[in-house]
Amino acid sequence: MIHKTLGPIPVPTIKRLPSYLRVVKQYKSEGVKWVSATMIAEELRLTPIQVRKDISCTGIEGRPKVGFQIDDLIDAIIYNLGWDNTTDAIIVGAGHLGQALAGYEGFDSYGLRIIGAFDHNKKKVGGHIGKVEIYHVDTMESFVLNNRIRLGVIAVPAKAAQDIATRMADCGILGIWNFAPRDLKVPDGVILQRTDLATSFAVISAKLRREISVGEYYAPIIDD
Amino acid sequence: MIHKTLGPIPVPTIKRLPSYLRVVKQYKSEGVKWVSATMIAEELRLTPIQVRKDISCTGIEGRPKVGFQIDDLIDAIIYNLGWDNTTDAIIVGAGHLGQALAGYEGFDSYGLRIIGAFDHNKKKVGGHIGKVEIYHVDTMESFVLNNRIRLGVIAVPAKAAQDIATRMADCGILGIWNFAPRDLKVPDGVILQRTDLATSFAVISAKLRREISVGEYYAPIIDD
DNA sequence: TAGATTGTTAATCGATTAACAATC
DNA sequence: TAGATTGTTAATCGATTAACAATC
Repeated sequence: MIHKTLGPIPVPTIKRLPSYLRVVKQYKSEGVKWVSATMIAEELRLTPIQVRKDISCTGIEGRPKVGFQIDDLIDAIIYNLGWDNTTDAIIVGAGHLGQALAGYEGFDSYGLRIIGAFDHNKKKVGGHIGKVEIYHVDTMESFVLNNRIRLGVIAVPAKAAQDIATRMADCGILGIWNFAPRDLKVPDGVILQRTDLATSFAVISAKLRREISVGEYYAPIIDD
Repeated sequence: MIHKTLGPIPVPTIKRLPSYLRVVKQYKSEGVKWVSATMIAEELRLTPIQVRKDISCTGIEGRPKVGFQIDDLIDAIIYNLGWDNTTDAIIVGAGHLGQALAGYEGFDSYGLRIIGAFDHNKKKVGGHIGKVEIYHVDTMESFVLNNRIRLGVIAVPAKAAQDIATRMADCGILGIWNFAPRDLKVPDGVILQRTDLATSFAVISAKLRREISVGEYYAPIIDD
């Protein structure tokens, strides 16, 4: 399939695409051939207008009255998310969270393959998380070079995170996905993505505490 | 300390407050008594204007030239995040992710205390994650009622998530923090917060794939 | 004092939402 | 056909950013 290249897709749209993909895949498994923005919107409690606009960002064309061909839509979303090619990644930190992430089978469907785990605890070195072997963190750089790793996942304690991030950037890693509760400094050009439990909890905590501004501006799907 | 009540704080501001809190606490540990918006902004690579505006949402008053008294600022942030009172919570799903979350000590500093874990696997029932005991999921409702639980964390597989969410809402839980890769439907009035690994990964994946719109509109700290 | 910083009001920016013609 | 849906352009909304007087 040839994908029409439009301008860059806004981040809020990117964030909704995985949900669309899940819903559409579910329909496909039920034998549905055509999906409309209305159907997706109802399932996710969004407006059809927003779904339509988001889908238009993927460069796909629909047909009035019937919607979008389901296989084309799936392809277009996967392509725009960059999930059509497998990304090999490493994870540093083999504690509870590291184990949860390295062993998470769901990553397969995102094209994310964690092929090495690293820890500074020599007792863990040589062990496995699922099928992923644990190496000593001092061998991270050579592993990255030998396997042309572009993505690194950080799951170490907060105080160790900046050092690992710097080392990742220094050996050529282009994207860093940080789970440590710390804001990291990385060189320009290195893509940094946080998944900060404190931030997520802050929103629900503040909402429980008292009503905070939610409005309709931020759709429910943006919650994280 | 008396906290001035202003209007509801915008979600983007709420999301930045935990980072401010971390930075300011770090300064406090170094003996700093006054903190300016400029200092926080430089540390987090944000603009001083944004930090100042965010801080003003907390209702605290600063002093020109010197900034904000550090203890007052810490108090005000904690208060507005709702982290000044401990929230007792349960977690359902004692797999890798559930174990990582239930055993995560960092929650203490957010005022989050997980006091019970639930799983449908009878082999796990009776065991512990850290200090948290694992109960059978069928006892969840009575536990919630007996302990006046308001917050539930979902860490079960995608296909089980909706059922757990419905059960949580039915027994009076007010806030649901969902880690399952599934969009949930909950009754009006129940607060839903997602932490969806697919969504987080989508952003970094799409950025790695090709340049996407980042701009300066979304500050780096919003990355998750 | 001079200069840095606060606090507030206005301008800007971009995502969301509305409107509506085109179409199958 | 009638009606639902797409695709696009314009309006709205609210967060970000700029501007600037007040202040210690």
